[in-house]
Amino acid sequence: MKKNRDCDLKTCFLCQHAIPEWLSAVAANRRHQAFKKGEMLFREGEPATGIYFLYDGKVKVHKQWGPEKELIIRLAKKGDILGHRGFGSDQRLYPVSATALEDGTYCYVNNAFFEASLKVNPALTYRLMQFYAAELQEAEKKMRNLVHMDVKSRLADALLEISRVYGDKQFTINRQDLASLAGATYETIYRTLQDFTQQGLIEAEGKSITILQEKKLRQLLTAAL
Amino acid sequence: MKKNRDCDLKTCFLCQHAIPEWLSAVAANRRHQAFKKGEMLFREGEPATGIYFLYDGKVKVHKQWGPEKELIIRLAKKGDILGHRGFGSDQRLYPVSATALEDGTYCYVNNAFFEASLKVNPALTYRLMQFYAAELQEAEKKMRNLVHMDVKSRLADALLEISRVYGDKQFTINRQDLASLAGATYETIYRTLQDFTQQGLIEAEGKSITILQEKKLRQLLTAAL
DNA sequence: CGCATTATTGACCCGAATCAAATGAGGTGG
DNA sequence: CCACCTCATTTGATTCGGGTCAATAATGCG
Repeated sequence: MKKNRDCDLKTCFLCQHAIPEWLSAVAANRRHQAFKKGEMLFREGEPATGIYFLYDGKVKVHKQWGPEKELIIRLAKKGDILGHRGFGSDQRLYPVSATALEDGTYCYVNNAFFEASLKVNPALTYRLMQFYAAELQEAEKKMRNLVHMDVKSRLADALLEISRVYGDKQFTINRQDLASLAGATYETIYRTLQDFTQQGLIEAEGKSITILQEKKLRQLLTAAL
Repeated sequence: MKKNRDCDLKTCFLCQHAIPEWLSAVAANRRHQAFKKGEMLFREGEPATGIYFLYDGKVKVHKQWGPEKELIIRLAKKGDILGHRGFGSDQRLYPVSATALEDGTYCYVNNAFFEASLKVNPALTYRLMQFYAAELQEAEKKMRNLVHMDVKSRLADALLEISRVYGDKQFTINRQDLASLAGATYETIYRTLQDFTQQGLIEAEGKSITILQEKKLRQLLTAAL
Protein backbone atom coordinates (compact mmCIF):
# COMPACT_ATOMS: atom_id res chain seq x y z
CA MET A 1 0.00 0.00 0.00
CA LYS A 2 1.43 3.34 -1.03
CA LYS A 3 1.18 5.22 2.20
CA ASN A 4 1.93 8.58 0.71
CA ARG A 5 -0.59 8.48 -2.07
CA ASP A 6 -3.63 6.93 -0.47
CA CYS A 7 -5.81 8.25 2.28
CA ASP A 8 -5.73 6.30 5.46
CA LEU A 9 -9.40 5.78 6.16
CA LYS A 10 -8.77 6.01 9.85
CA THR A 11 -7.16 9.42 9.81
CA CYS A 12 -8.64 11.43 7.00
CA PHE A 13 -11.94 12.96 7.93
CA LEU A 14 -13.13 13.10 4.34
CA CYS A 15 -12.39 9.48 3.46
CA GLN A 16 -13.56 8.29 6.81
CA HIS A 17 -17.04 9.53 6.05
CA ALA A 18 -17.13 9.11 2.32
CA ILE A 19 -19.91 6.96 0.94
CA PRO A 20 -18.62 3.94 -0.96
CA GLU A 21 -19.78 5.19 -4.35
CA TRP A 22 -17.72 8.33 -3.91
CA LEU A 23 -14.48 6.82 -2.79
CA SER A 24 -13.11 6.73 -6.29
CA ALA A 25 -14.24 10.28 -6.93
CA VAL A 26 -12.52 11.36 -3.76
CA ALA A 27 -9.38 9.61 -4.89
CA ALA A 28 -9.55 11.41 -8.21
CA ASN A 29 -10.14 14.85 -6.78
CA ARG A 30 -7.89 14.99 -3.81
CA ARG A 31 -4.34 16.14 -3.89
CA HIS A 32 -1.76 14.83 -1.49
CA GLN A 33 1.05 17.17 -0.62
CA ALA A 34 4.03 17.06 1.64
CA PHE A 35 5.02 20.24 3.44
CA LYS A 36 8.04 21.47 5.34
CA LYS A 37 8.30 22.99 8.77
CA GLY A 38 7.65 26.70 8.58
CA GLU A 39 5.72 26.47 5.33
CA MET A 40 2.38 28.27 5.13
CA LEU A 41 -0.42 26.08 3.82
CA PHE A 42 -2.61 29.10 3.29
CA ARG A 43 -2.62 32.73 4.24
CA GLU A 44 -5.17 34.94 5.94
CA GLY A 45 -6.97 37.12 3.41
CA GLU A 46 -6.32 34.85 0.44
CA PRO A 47 -9.28 33.45 -1.47
CA ALA A 48 -10.36 30.18 0.13
CA THR A 49 -9.98 27.70 -2.66
CA GLY A 50 -10.36 24.47 -0.77
CA ILE A 51 -10.14 22.48 2.37
CA TYR A 52 -7.24 20.61 3.94
CA PHE A 53 -7.20 17.35 5.83
CA LEU A 54 -4.12 17.02 7.91
CA TYR A 55 -2.57 13.65 7.37
CA ASP A 56 0.59 14.09 9.35
CA GLY A 57 2.47 16.81 11.20
CA LYS A 58 1.43 19.65 13.47
CA VAL A 59 0.11 22.93 12.17
CA LYS A 60 -0.69 26.22 13.88
CA VAL A 61 -3.74 28.20 12.85
CA HIS A 62 -3.17 31.86 13.52
CA LYS A 63 -4.57 35.30 12.97
CA GLN A 64 -2.47 38.33 12.33
CA TRP A 65 -2.63 41.66 14.16
CA GLY A 66 -0.52 44.40 12.73
CA PRO A 67 2.84 43.56 11.24
CA GLU A 68 4.37 41.88 14.27
CA LYS A 69 1.62 40.46 16.42
CA GLU A 70 -0.35 37.30 16.00
CA LEU A 71 -2.64 35.07 18.00
CA ILE A 72 -2.56 31.33 17.59
CA ILE A 73 -6.17 30.27 17.40
CA ARG A 74 -5.63 26.56 17.51
CA LEU A 75 -3.18 23.75 17.00
CA ALA A 76 -4.00 21.05 14.50
CA LYS A 77 -2.70 17.50 14.42
CA LYS A 78 -3.12 14.37 12.33
CA GLY A 79 -6.75 13.88 11.38
CA ASP A 80 -7.78 17.49 11.85
CA ILE A 81 -9.37 19.77 9.29
CA LEU A 82 -7.90 23.03 8.08
CA GLY A 83 -9.27 25.82 5.96
CA HIS A 84 -12.86 25.05 6.87
CA ARG A 85 -13.28 28.53 8.27
CA GLY A 86 -13.64 29.87 4.75
CA PHE A 87 -17.11 28.33 4.56
CA GLY A 88 -20.18 30.32 5.49
CA SER A 89 -18.84 33.73 4.61
CA ASP A 90 -19.78 35.62 1.48
CA GLN A 91 -16.31 36.54 0.39
CA ARG A 92 -14.70 33.19 0.92
CA LEU A 93 -11.39 34.44 2.12
CA TYR A 94 -9.40 32.48 4.65
CA PRO A 95 -9.90 34.34 7.93
CA VAL A 96 -6.75 32.75 9.34
CA SER A 97 -3.36 31.45 8.25
CA ALA A 98 -1.99 27.95 8.68
CA THR A 99 1.71 27.36 9.23
CA ALA A 100 3.49 24.06 9.71
CA LEU A 101 5.23 23.50 13.02
CA GLU A 102 6.95 20.42 11.64
CA ASP A 103 7.15 18.50 8.38
CA GLY A 104 4.01 16.69 7.35
CA THR A 105 1.44 15.84 4.72
CA TYR A 106 -2.00 17.06 3.93
CA CYS A 107 -4.81 15.98 1.66
CA TYR A 108 -6.48 18.78 -0.23
CA VAL A 109 -9.75 19.00 -2.13
CA ASN A 110 -11.15 22.12 -3.71
CA ASN A 111 -14.33 23.76 -2.53
CA ALA A 112 -16.46 22.73 -5.47
CA PHE A 113 -15.78 19.06 -4.98
CA PHE A 114 -16.08 19.28 -1.24
CA GLU A 115 -19.42 21.02 -1.48
CA ALA A 116 -20.61 18.40 -3.93
CA SER A 117 -19.56 15.78 -1.40
CA LEU A 118 -21.54 17.47 1.29
CA LYS A 119 -24.61 17.63 -0.91
CA VAL A 120 -24.66 13.92 -1.63
CA ASN A 121 -23.42 12.83 1.77
CA PRO A 122 -25.56 14.13 4.61
CA ALA A 123 -23.66 12.08 7.17
CA LEU A 124 -20.49 13.93 6.22
CA THR A 125 -22.26 17.25 6.56
CA TYR A 126 -23.61 16.21 9.91
CA ARG A 127 -20.20 15.21 11.20
CA LEU A 128 -18.69 18.40 9.93
CA MET A 129 -21.38 20.35 11.72
CA GLN A 130 -20.51 18.58 14.95
CA PHE A 131 -16.89 19.37 14.36
CA TYR A 132 -17.74 23.04 13.96
CA ALA A 133 -19.84 22.98 17.11
CA ALA A 134 -16.95 21.58 19.09
CA GLU A 135 -14.58 24.17 17.66
CA LEU A 136 -17.02 26.90 18.51
CA GLN A 137 -17.18 25.79 22.11
CA GLU A 138 -13.43 25.73 22.32
CA ALA A 139 -13.12 29.16 20.77
CA GLU A 140 -15.60 30.69 23.15
CA LYS A 141 -14.01 29.12 26.16
CA LYS A 142 -10.67 30.45 25.06
CA MET A 143 -12.22 33.85 24.52
CA ARG A 144 -13.32 34.01 28.10
CA ASN A 145 -9.99 32.75 29.34
CA LEU A 146 -8.10 35.39 27.43
CA VAL A 147 -10.20 38.08 29.04
CA HIS A 148 -10.33 36.88 32.60
CA MET A 149 -7.23 34.83 33.28
CA ASP A 150 -3.80 36.25 33.98
CA VAL A 151 -0.73 35.29 31.96
CA LYS A 152 0.35 32.60 34.37
CA SER A 153 -2.91 30.73 33.98
CA ARG A 154 -3.02 31.26 30.25
CA LEU A 155 0.46 29.86 29.89
CA ALA A 156 -0.49 26.85 31.99
CA ASP A 157 -3.47 26.37 29.72
CA ALA A 158 -1.34 26.69 26.61
CA LEU A 159 1.20 24.16 27.87
CA LEU A 160 -1.50 21.66 28.69
CA GLU A 161 -3.08 22.11 25.29
CA ILE A 162 0.19 21.57 23.48
CA SER A 163 0.80 18.48 25.56
CA ARG A 164 -2.65 17.22 24.67
CA VAL A 165 -2.19 17.84 20.96
CA TYR A 166 1.24 16.25 20.90
CA GLY A 167 0.03 13.39 23.06
CA ASP A 168 3.14 13.66 25.20
CA LYS A 169 4.30 15.48 28.32
CA GLN A 170 7.41 16.42 26.41
CA PHE A 171 7.27 18.49 23.28
CA THR A 172 9.12 21.09 21.25
CA ILE A 173 7.90 24.60 20.70
CA ASN A 174 9.59 27.94 20.34
CA ARG A 175 8.90 30.72 22.81
CA GLN A 176 7.39 33.05 20.28
CA ASP A 177 4.71 30.54 19.35
CA LEU A 178 4.09 29.88 23.00
CA ALA A 179 3.59 33.59 23.51
CA SER A 180 1.19 33.83 20.59
CA LEU A 181 -0.74 30.88 21.91
CA ALA A 182 -1.06 32.33 25.40
CA GLY A 183 -1.75 35.80 24.08
CA ALA A 184 1.20 37.50 25.72
CA THR A 185 4.61 38.88 24.79
CA TYR A 186 7.77 36.94 24.34
CA GLU A 187 9.46 38.47 27.39
CA THR A 188 6.55 37.85 29.72
CA ILE A 189 6.30 34.25 28.61
CA TYR A 190 10.01 33.83 29.05
CA ARG A 191 9.85 35.01 32.64
CA THR A 192 6.78 33.02 33.52
CA LEU A 193 8.30 29.93 32.03
CA GLN A 194 11.32 30.50 34.20
CA ASP A 195 9.03 30.84 37.18
CA PHE A 196 7.38 27.51 36.38
CA THR A 197 10.75 25.86 36.05
CA GLN A 198 11.90 27.13 39.43
CA GLN A 199 8.73 25.81 40.99
CA GLY A 200 9.46 22.45 39.44
CA LEU A 201 6.25 22.42 37.43
CA ILE A 202 8.07 22.01 34.16
CA GLU A 203 11.50 21.42 32.75
CA ALA A 204 12.72 23.52 29.86
CA GLU A 205 15.89 23.27 27.90
CA GLY A 206 16.07 24.99 24.59
CA LYS A 207 12.87 24.55 22.66
CA SER A 208 12.03 21.35 24.47
CA ILE A 209 9.60 21.51 27.34
CA THR A 210 8.55 18.74 29.69
CA ILE A 211 5.55 18.94 31.97
CA LEU A 212 6.49 17.56 35.37
CA GLN A 213 3.49 18.39 37.50
CA GLU A 214 0.40 18.39 35.33
CA LYS A 215 -1.87 18.43 38.33
CA LYS A 216 -0.44 21.66 39.67
CA LEU A 217 -0.72 23.29 36.28
CA ARG A 218 -4.37 22.37 36.17
CA GLN A 219 -4.82 23.84 39.60
CA LEU A 220 -3.61 27.15 38.23
CA LEU A 221 -6.56 27.11 35.88
CA THR A 222 -9.27 26.27 38.34
CA ALA A 223 -7.71 28.54 40.94
CA ALA A 224 -8.03 31.49 38.63
CA LEU A 225 -11.78 30.96 38.54
CA MET B 1 -53.26 33.94 11.14
CA LYS B 2 -52.40 33.30 14.76
CA LYS B 3 -49.11 35.07 14.98
CA ASN B 4 -48.19 33.74 18.36
CA ARG B 5 -48.77 30.10 17.63
CA ASP B 6 -47.38 29.67 14.15
CA CYS B 7 -43.86 30.02 12.93
CA ASP B 8 -43.28 32.81 10.52
CA LEU B 9 -41.48 31.03 7.72
CA LYS B 10 -39.42 34.08 7.04
CA THR B 11 -37.96 34.39 10.51
CA CYS B 12 -37.67 30.95 12.00
CA PHE B 13 -34.60 29.11 10.81
CA LEU B 14 -36.14 25.71 11.40
CA CYS B 15 -39.37 26.34 9.51
CA GLN B 16 -37.58 28.25 6.83
CA HIS B 17 -35.63 25.17 5.88
CA ALA B 18 -38.15 22.50 6.75
CA ILE B 19 -39.10 20.14 3.98
CA PRO B 20 -42.82 20.25 3.21
CA GLU B 21 -43.52 16.76 4.54
CA TRP B 22 -42.17 17.76 7.91
CA LEU B 23 -43.95 21.02 8.40
CA SER B 24 -46.74 19.39 10.33
CA ALA B 25 -44.29 17.44 12.43
CA VAL B 26 -42.45 20.61 13.18
CA ALA B 27 -45.71 22.23 14.19
CA ALA B 28 -46.45 19.32 16.50
CA ASN B 29 -43.05 19.25 18.15
CA ARG B 30 -42.19 22.85 18.61
CA ARG B 31 -43.11 24.86 21.63
CA HIS B 32 -43.67 28.57 21.44
CA GLN B 33 -42.88 30.52 24.53
CA ALA B 34 -42.96 34.15 25.51
CA PHE B 35 -40.24 35.43 27.81
CA LYS B 36 -39.66 38.51 29.90
CA LYS B 37 -36.69 40.82 30.02
CA GLY B 38 -34.08 39.46 32.40
CA GLU B 39 -35.33 35.90 32.12
CA MET B 40 -32.77 33.19 31.50
CA LEU B 41 -33.71 30.88 28.64
CA PHE B 42 -31.06 28.41 29.69
CA ARG B 43 -28.11 28.30 31.98
CA GLU B 44 -24.47 27.38 31.50
CA GLY B 45 -23.76 23.90 32.82
CA GLU B 46 -27.34 22.67 32.57
CA PRO B 47 -28.07 19.65 30.38
CA ALA B 48 -28.74 20.81 26.85
CA THR B 49 -32.25 19.57 26.19
CA GLY B 50 -33.03 21.38 22.98
CA ILE B 51 -32.53 24.24 20.64
CA TYR B 52 -34.12 27.68 20.53
CA PHE B 53 -35.11 29.78 17.55
CA LEU B 54 -35.46 33.38 18.49
CA TYR B 55 -38.71 34.72 17.15
CA ASP B 56 -38.66 38.11 18.73
CA GLY B 57 -36.61 40.11 21.23
CA LYS B 58 -32.92 40.47 21.91
CA VAL B 59 -30.94 37.94 23.91
CA LYS B 60 -27.42 37.96 25.24
CA VAL B 61 -25.35 34.78 25.19
CA HIS B 62 -22.81 34.86 27.96
CA LYS B 63 -20.25 32.80 29.78
CA GLN B 64 -19.61 33.05 33.47
CA TRP B 65 -16.28 33.55 35.18
CA GLY B 66 -16.27 33.31 38.93
CA PRO B 67 -19.25 34.55 40.86
CA GLU B 68 -19.22 38.12 39.55
CA LYS B 69 -17.62 38.18 36.16
CA GLU B 70 -19.03 37.29 32.80
CA LEU B 71 -18.23 37.74 29.14
CA ILE B 72 -20.96 38.31 26.61
CA ILE B 73 -20.12 36.04 23.72
CA ARG B 74 -22.72 37.28 21.32
CA LEU B 75 -26.00 39.14 20.94
CA ALA B 76 -28.91 37.35 19.31
CA LYS B 77 -31.86 38.92 17.54
CA LYS B 78 -34.97 37.81 15.71
CA GLY B 79 -34.24 34.85 13.47
CA ASP B 80 -31.12 33.74 15.32
CA ILE B 81 -30.46 30.35 16.84
CA LEU B 82 -29.71 29.72 20.50
CA GLY B 83 -28.58 26.68 22.39
CA HIS B 84 -26.88 25.17 19.37
CA ARG B 85 -23.58 25.17 21.18
CA GLY B 86 -24.71 22.11 23.10
CA PHE B 87 -24.21 20.03 19.97
CA GLY B 88 -20.96 18.27 19.25
CA SER B 89 -19.86 17.78 22.82
CA ASP B 90 -20.08 14.50 24.66
CA GLN B 91 -21.74 15.72 27.78
CA ARG B 92 -24.33 17.88 26.15
CA LEU B 93 -24.30 20.66 28.65
CA TYR B 94 -24.95 24.22 27.59
CA PRO B 95 -21.53 25.86 27.56
CA VAL B 96 -23.15 29.30 27.82
CA SER B 97 -26.18 31.00 29.30
CA ALA B 98 -28.83 32.96 27.43
CA THR B 99 -30.56 35.90 29.07
CA ALA B 100 -33.25 38.12 27.58
CA LEU B 101 -32.39 41.79 27.14
CA GLU B 102 -36.01 42.57 26.39
CA ASP B 103 -39.36 40.78 26.19
CA GLY B 104 -39.71 38.36 23.32
CA THR B 105 -40.70 34.96 22.04
CA TYR B 106 -38.83 31.86 21.10
CA CYS B 107 -39.62 28.62 19.37
CA TYR B 108 -38.19 25.54 21.02
CA VAL B 109 -37.69 21.98 19.84
CA ASN B 110 -35.97 19.25 21.79
CA ASN B 111 -32.73 17.68 20.67
CA ALA B 112 -34.22 14.37 19.61
CA PHE B 113 -36.63 15.97 17.21
CA PHE B 114 -34.09 18.43 15.95
CA GLU B 115 -31.57 15.71 15.27
CA ALA B 116 -34.24 13.72 13.45
CA SER B 117 -34.91 16.80 11.35
CA LEU B 118 -31.26 17.09 10.49
CA LYS B 119 -31.10 13.44 9.49
CA VAL B 120 -33.94 13.69 6.99
CA ASN B 121 -33.18 17.19 5.84
CA PRO B 122 -29.65 17.58 4.55
CA ALA B 123 -30.30 21.12 3.37
CA LEU B 124 -31.10 22.10 6.93
CA THR B 125 -27.91 20.48 8.15
CA TYR B 126 -25.95 22.25 5.47
CA ARG B 127 -27.39 25.62 6.37
CA LEU B 128 -26.74 25.01 10.03
CA MET B 129 -23.18 24.12 9.23
CA GLN B 130 -22.77 27.40 7.39
CA PHE B 131 -24.24 29.18 10.36
CA TYR B 132 -21.69 27.53 12.63
CA ALA B 133 -18.88 28.45 10.29
CA ALA B 134 -19.90 32.09 10.36
CA GLU B 135 -20.16 32.04 14.15
CA LEU B 136 -16.74 30.49 14.38
CA GLN B 137 -15.22 33.22 12.27
CA GLU B 138 -16.82 35.86 14.45
CA ALA B 139 -15.68 34.19 17.63
CA GLU B 140 -12.11 33.96 16.45
CA LYS B 141 -12.03 37.53 15.28
CA LYS B 142 -13.34 38.61 18.64
CA MET B 143 -10.73 36.47 20.34
CA ARG B 144 -7.95 38.29 18.61
CA ASN B 145 -9.54 41.65 19.31
CA LEU B 146 -9.83 40.91 23.01
CA VAL B 147 -6.13 40.13 23.15
CA HIS B 148 -4.70 42.88 21.01
CA MET B 149 -7.05 45.87 21.17
CA ASP B 150 -7.23 48.30 24.05
CA VAL B 151 -10.47 49.04 25.89
CA LYS B 152 -11.26 52.09 23.82
CA SER B 153 -11.25 50.10 20.62
CA ARG B 154 -13.12 47.20 22.15
CA LEU B 155 -15.83 49.53 23.37
CA ALA B 156 -16.10 51.07 19.92
CA ASP B 157 -16.43 47.58 18.51
CA ALA B 158 -19.08 46.66 21.04
CA LEU B 159 -21.12 49.78 20.35
CA LEU B 160 -21.03 49.15 16.62
CA GLU B 161 -22.08 45.56 17.10
CA ILE B 162 -25.01 46.50 19.27
CA SER B 163 -26.04 49.08 16.73
CA ARG B 164 -25.86 46.45 14.01
CA VAL B 165 -27.91 43.95 15.96
CA TYR B 166 -30.53 46.50 16.89
CA GLY B 167 -30.55 47.89 13.38
CA ASP B 168 -30.49 51.41 14.77
CA LYS B 169 -27.93 54.02 15.75
CA GLN B 170 -29.87 54.47 18.96
CA PHE B 171 -30.35 51.64 21.42
CA THR B 172 -30.71 50.82 25.07
CA ILE B 173 -28.21 48.86 27.06
CA ASN B 174 -26.99 48.96 30.62
CA ARG B 175 -23.40 49.69 31.42
CA GLN B 176 -22.72 46.34 33.02
CA ASP B 177 -23.71 44.49 29.86
CA LEU B 178 -21.64 46.87 27.82
CA ALA B 179 -18.68 46.10 30.04
CA SER B 180 -19.22 42.36 29.70
CA LEU B 181 -19.47 42.72 25.95
CA ALA B 182 -16.26 44.73 25.68
CA GLY B 183 -14.47 42.55 28.20
CA ALA B 184 -13.71 45.30 30.69
CA THR B 185 -14.90 46.52 34.08
CA TYR B 186 -17.89 48.69 34.75
CA GLU B 187 -15.80 51.65 35.87
CA THR B 188 -13.47 51.59 32.91
CA ILE B 189 -16.37 51.42 30.51
CA TYR B 190 -18.07 54.24 32.34
CA ARG B 191 -15.05 56.48 31.92
CA THR B 192 -14.42 55.54 28.31
CA LEU B 193 -18.05 56.15 27.48
CA GLN B 194 -17.72 59.57 29.05
CA ASP B 195 -14.65 60.15 26.92
CA PHE B 196 -16.55 59.23 23.76
CA THR B 197 -19.37 61.56 24.72
CA GLN B 198 -17.02 64.48 25.23
CA GLN B 199 -15.49 63.83 21.84
CA GLY B 200 -18.96 63.94 20.35
CA LEU B 201 -18.74 60.38 19.03
CA ILE B 202 -21.83 59.28 20.90
CA GLU B 203 -24.63 60.64 23.02
CA ALA B 204 -25.54 58.85 26.23
CA GLU B 205 -28.32 59.57 28.64
CA GLY B 206 -29.29 56.90 31.07
CA LYS B 207 -29.30 53.53 29.40
CA SER B 208 -29.93 55.01 25.98
CA ILE B 209 -26.98 55.45 23.68
CA THR B 210 -26.88 57.08 20.27
CA ILE B 211 -24.02 56.74 17.85
CA LEU B 212 -23.28 60.11 16.32
CA GLN B 213 -20.08 59.51 14.40
CA GLU B 214 -20.00 55.94 13.23
CA LYS B 215 -17.13 56.62 10.90
CA LYS B 216 -14.85 57.81 13.68
CA LEU B 217 -15.73 54.81 15.81
CA ARG B 218 -14.72 52.55 12.95
CA GLN B 219 -11.48 54.42 12.62
CA LEU B 220 -10.72 53.52 16.21
CA LEU B 221 -10.81 49.88 15.16
CA THR B 222 -8.64 50.08 12.08
CA ALA B 223 -6.30 52.49 13.83
CA ALA B 224 -5.64 49.94 16.53
CA LEU B 225 -4.31 47.61 13.89
C1' DC C 1 -39.12 58.10 54.72
C1' DG C 2 -35.32 54.79 55.37
C1' DC C 3 -33.00 51.26 52.73
C1' DA C 4 -30.96 49.34 48.69
C1' DT C 5 -29.19 49.58 44.36
C1' DT C 6 -26.87 52.06 40.70
C1' DA C 7 -24.13 56.04 39.16
C1' DT C 8 -19.91 58.83 39.58
C1' DT C 9 -15.45 59.93 40.75
C1' DG C 10 -10.95 59.80 42.92
C1' DA C 11 -6.75 57.34 44.52
C1' DC C 12 -3.95 53.60 44.31
C1' DC C 13 -1.76 49.55 42.70
C1' DC C 14 -0.14 45.96 39.87
C1' DG C 15 0.47 42.93 35.90
C1' DA C 16 2.31 42.99 31.90
C1' DA C 17 3.81 45.59 27.74
C1' DT C 18 7.54 48.21 26.17
C1' DC C 19 12.17 49.61 25.73
C1' DA C 20 16.90 48.81 25.99
C1' DA C 21 21.05 46.44 26.52
C1' DA C 22 24.01 42.57 27.27
C1' DT C 23 25.04 37.89 26.28
C1' DG C 24 25.28 33.87 23.63
C1' DA C 25 24.92 30.86 19.53
C1' DG C 26 25.15 29.69 15.01
C1' DG C 27 26.58 30.62 10.11
C1' DT C 28 29.44 32.56 6.46
C1' DG C 29 33.15 34.17 4.04
C1' DG C 30 37.88 35.65 3.98
C1' DC D 1 40.51 29.64 12.50
C1' DC D 2 39.07 34.05 13.30
C1' DA D 3 36.31 38.19 12.45
C1' DC D 4 31.90 39.48 11.59
C1' DC D 5 27.09 39.43 11.19
C1' DT D 6 22.59 38.05 12.35
C1' DC D 7 19.28 36.29 15.24
C1' DA D 8 17.52 34.22 19.65
C1' DT D 9 18.05 34.40 24.58
C1' DT D 10 18.27 36.70 28.86
C1' DT D 11 17.66 40.31 32.09
C1' DG D 12 16.94 44.93 33.98
C1' DA D 13 14.49 49.37 34.12
C1' DT D 14 10.53 51.97 33.10
C1' DT D 15 5.96 52.95 31.91
C1' DC D 16 1.10 52.68 31.71
C1' DG D 17 -3.52 50.86 30.93
C1' DG D 18 -6.85 49.42 33.39
C1' DG D 19 -8.44 46.67 37.41
C1' DT D 20 -9.48 47.22 42.34
C1' DC D 21 -11.06 49.68 46.27
C1' DA D 22 -13.37 53.14 48.56
C1' DA D 23 -16.25 57.05 49.29
C1' DT D 24 -20.12 60.02 47.82
C1' DA D 25 -24.00 61.23 45.31
C1' DA D 26 -28.16 59.98 43.09
C1' DT D 27 -32.02 57.27 42.18
C1' DG D 28 -35.34 54.23 42.84
C1' DC D 29 -38.87 51.70 45.69
C1' DG D 30 -41.36 49.22 49.07
